[in-house]
Amino acid sequence: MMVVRKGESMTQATPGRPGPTPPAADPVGTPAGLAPPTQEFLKALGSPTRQRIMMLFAQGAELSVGEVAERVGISQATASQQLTLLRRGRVVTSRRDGKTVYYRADRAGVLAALADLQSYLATCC
Amino acid sequence: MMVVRKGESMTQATPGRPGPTPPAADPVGTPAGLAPPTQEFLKALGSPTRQRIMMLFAQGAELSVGEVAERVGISQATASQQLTLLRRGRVVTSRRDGKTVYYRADRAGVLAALADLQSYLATCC
DNA sequence: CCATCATATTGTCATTCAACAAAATGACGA
DNA sequence: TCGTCATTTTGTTGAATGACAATATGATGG
Repeated sequence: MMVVRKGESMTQATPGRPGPTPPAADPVGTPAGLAPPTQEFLKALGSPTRQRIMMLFAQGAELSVGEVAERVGISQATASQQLTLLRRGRVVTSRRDGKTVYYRADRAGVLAALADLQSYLATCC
Repeated sequence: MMVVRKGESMTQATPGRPGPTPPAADPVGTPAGLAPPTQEFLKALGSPTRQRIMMLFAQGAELSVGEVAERVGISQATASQQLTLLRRGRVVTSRRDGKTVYYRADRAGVLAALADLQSYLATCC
């Protein structure tokens, strides 16, 4: 429930209005939003299943699609799909060894996404 | 029929074996996963519409639900819902002034979520 | 070339989500 | 108290998502 703060009174709000409808020109270095790869990153990590998958990759572990499927308790097809999403979000990378495809955490991709995310948050917050 | 897991003896697969299904006790400070508030944080920022909303709160700007709706180009009801999701993700806070509810970025919440996220990523990557 | 194994893709279904309109809640002011 | 305004909540609908089974692709060994 919302605390009904009453003593505030006066409609004189609208404090730091940075400008009504700032559609103005775009100064150099204005992110304007999140880079698409970072959006994919957020979506990738936003799913509990994919978060669980990521926990398997601790300590640089490298796992095949089948192993991920078994440990997480999902079908092989689902694991492949979710790993594809994680790869699109630059959270994992894949490596092929014969018929087997091994996935592991993509440290560089994660760091890049985090950097972009922090930059975005520094702008909007 | 399920795939019955057989290529166990393969060479470099199955790395350090960090423990198949670690059901064990939870040592102090082991994240084991993402905290629920941080999951909400990721989901909150995973939506393009909500990302656009957040851009309105740059420089500590404080906006009413109606203003957010107008600037983003969504109905007032939708704005209220999306702002609720952002609040659940600790990305914004709300303040009531008379009939109007003002939202602004929740710096502390964002920093906390970022810290937890980094801790999680440090574990799984 | 053919068979087999691991992965990827396709098709389907149930669930969730984003958006809106309409109605309910809550807060002033007359 | 009553009416009005801003917000929230409540349906409802179409799109996106998550999961699976079934099939297709690709690589390796015979």
